[in-house]
Amino acid sequence: MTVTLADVAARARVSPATVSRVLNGNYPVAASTRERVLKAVAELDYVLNGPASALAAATSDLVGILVNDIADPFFGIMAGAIQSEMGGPGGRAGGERLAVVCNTGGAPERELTYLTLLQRQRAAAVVLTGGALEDAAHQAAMTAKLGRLADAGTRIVLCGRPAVPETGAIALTFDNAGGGRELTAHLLGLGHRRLGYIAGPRERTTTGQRLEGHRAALAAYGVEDDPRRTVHGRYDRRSGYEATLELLRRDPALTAVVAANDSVALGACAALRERGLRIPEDVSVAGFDDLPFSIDAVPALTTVRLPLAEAGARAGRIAMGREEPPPGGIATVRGELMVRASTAPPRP
Amino acid sequence: MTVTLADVAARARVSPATVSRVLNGNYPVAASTRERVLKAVAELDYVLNGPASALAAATSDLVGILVNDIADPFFGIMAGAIQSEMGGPGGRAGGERLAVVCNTGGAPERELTYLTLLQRQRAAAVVLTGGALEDAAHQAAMTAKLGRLADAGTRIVLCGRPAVPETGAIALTFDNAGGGRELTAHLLGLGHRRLGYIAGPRERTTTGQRLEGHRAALAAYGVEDDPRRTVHGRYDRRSGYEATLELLRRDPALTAVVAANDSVALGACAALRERGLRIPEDVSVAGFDDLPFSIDAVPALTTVRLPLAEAGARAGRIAMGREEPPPGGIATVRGELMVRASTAPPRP
DNA sequence: CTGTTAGCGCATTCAA
DNA sequence: TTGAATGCGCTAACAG
Repeated sequence: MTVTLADVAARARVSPATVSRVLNGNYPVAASTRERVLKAVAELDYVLNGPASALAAATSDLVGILVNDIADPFFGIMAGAIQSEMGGPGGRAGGERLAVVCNTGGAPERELTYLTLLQRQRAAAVVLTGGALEDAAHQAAMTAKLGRLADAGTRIVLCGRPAVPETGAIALTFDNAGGGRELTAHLLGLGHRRLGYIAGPRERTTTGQRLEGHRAALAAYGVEDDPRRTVHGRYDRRSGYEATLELLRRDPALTAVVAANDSVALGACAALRERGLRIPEDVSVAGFDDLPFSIDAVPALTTVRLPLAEAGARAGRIAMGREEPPPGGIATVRGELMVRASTAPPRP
Repeated sequence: MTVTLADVAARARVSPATVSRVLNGNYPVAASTRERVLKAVAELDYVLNGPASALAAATSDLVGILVNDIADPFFGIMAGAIQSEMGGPGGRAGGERLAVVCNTGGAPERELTYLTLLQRQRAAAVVLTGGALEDAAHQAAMTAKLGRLADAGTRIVLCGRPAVPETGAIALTFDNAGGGRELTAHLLGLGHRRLGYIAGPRERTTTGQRLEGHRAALAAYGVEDDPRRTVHGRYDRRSGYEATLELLRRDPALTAVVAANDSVALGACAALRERGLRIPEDVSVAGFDDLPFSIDAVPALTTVRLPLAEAGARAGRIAMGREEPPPGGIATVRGELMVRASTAPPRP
């Protein structure tokens, strides 16, 4: 039925072993023989059987990329960058690796399920992106699972995600706290004292880190951190919309809103506008991440740019074994404050 | 070294075959036996070897999802919806399928490479999303490749992509032409006669279809289709920005801009604003797709909503064999005109 | 309901 | 540089 390596061998009048060697290219083969084999491959339209190959070699060409939300460009940009590094040398069977993106939807059990599925496929590497879950039980399960994957020879890289000790995983972590601090310091420097903060979901590490930076800045300026000025939500615009209404209810004289990310900031803008408040004349708004649409917001959004594409590309190269991991296995990626039109001094 | 099925069998004191049956669940096994096996699996921390399993069964749990640009929510939303349907019954080995997203970046050779990789993995199904390439040679190559995949038992589903005859592929196509027609008709109905059109890349089918709808509307209203009023670009905001400047250069008295999609429309808005033109008082702007950020544009964007999530979910179910394909293997998914604040009658 | 027996298609020894 | 032989870990008949 389907063409096998043996068929190719017969046609090229060599042994199956020789065909295998030609295809994998990691063994000396006479040029004339190679040509004959390649010709037979083309004529027969032969495609290597991945499972059989992986079984015999005890490794595969699969590389998994785990993302929390594939519909969010934050993850899409990173995933695209990671995937773009997957070609080139490093893989078996022609150097092409199958980089696959797995959407966990932020659900802990799906995260573990995908890791099991990738372990089952004997993935060559796994890249986990974005914030992790704070839950201790889940973190323990993840640590165990990652440890087993690593033991089985799968390379583990974390991109924009906190390091997981004792697993040998390489971590490129984002300096969320530093970015958050700078952002809030920028607003405080403009003279704002009544800042609302829209945090992400409590259970994500990213949320805590950004909030921590915000609080550090408040402390540095000697501004009291009123817990009523912080609202938790999800990382989407709807959440920003609702949270902003709630913040305004608690303090109608708010002069600035700091959002967990850019989508949330957009929702905040919508809510403020609906309440007849101008941005930034009445209320300043700041986001985080600097996704492509942020510059098109009206007014353009002040935010913290994270080098998502660069970090993703680096993670991809490390996963492919084409770049040395950072010393100690951990590198911190800093964000950059982008001051644009959505923030200004408060009204006197 | 690694735990195998035989180890589990030994520990549970049953035959390997029985373990396999328990794990795959598609065969009657006594409850007590099943329990014993499951216990052994847990104790040994056993994970099925995917390649071996796929080799023996001649099919795998892999489902491929091809997207043109993973950083674009247009694709992210569809991919997420497709993937969300992958759990549940239908798969082997516990019903979980590994749905993997492959980012082609719109490059023809990467599209074919990924299909080969998926063919190599003996993927159970492949879903191709978004516009195809107009290039005849590439289409022929794709048809051949898809035909071979189908022959090998891989189910092929096209989502938001034109049907490919003679491959047995199921197609859920978007009515881009109809949406484009409605959109332009809406502007013409408001009284606009000097419309600029920012088309996508020439080589994508989506581009041609939307443009066709635009022209049909012009014809229906007896408005001349001046080719100088159409500019081609990419599907991103930058392209919309540049194209708009070009359109204004060609006709400074333009009263409306129709964009290939929402991102392009955002870029158009930025350019218009920079030129001191108000939206919609001076110039109306319309987009396409209705991505989540479109409603947050200022003013909110008039656009054509495509039911991306619904179509993706349906494609996913069909790929899983959990929903009947549409009669004839082809279904057309219509868009819905969303009239918002970015369009208004032209100034007298 | 369960055990036995063969391969699935390939990579990799070991010889030649 | 090439061929022959072996086994990777599992599933699917076929018996019992």
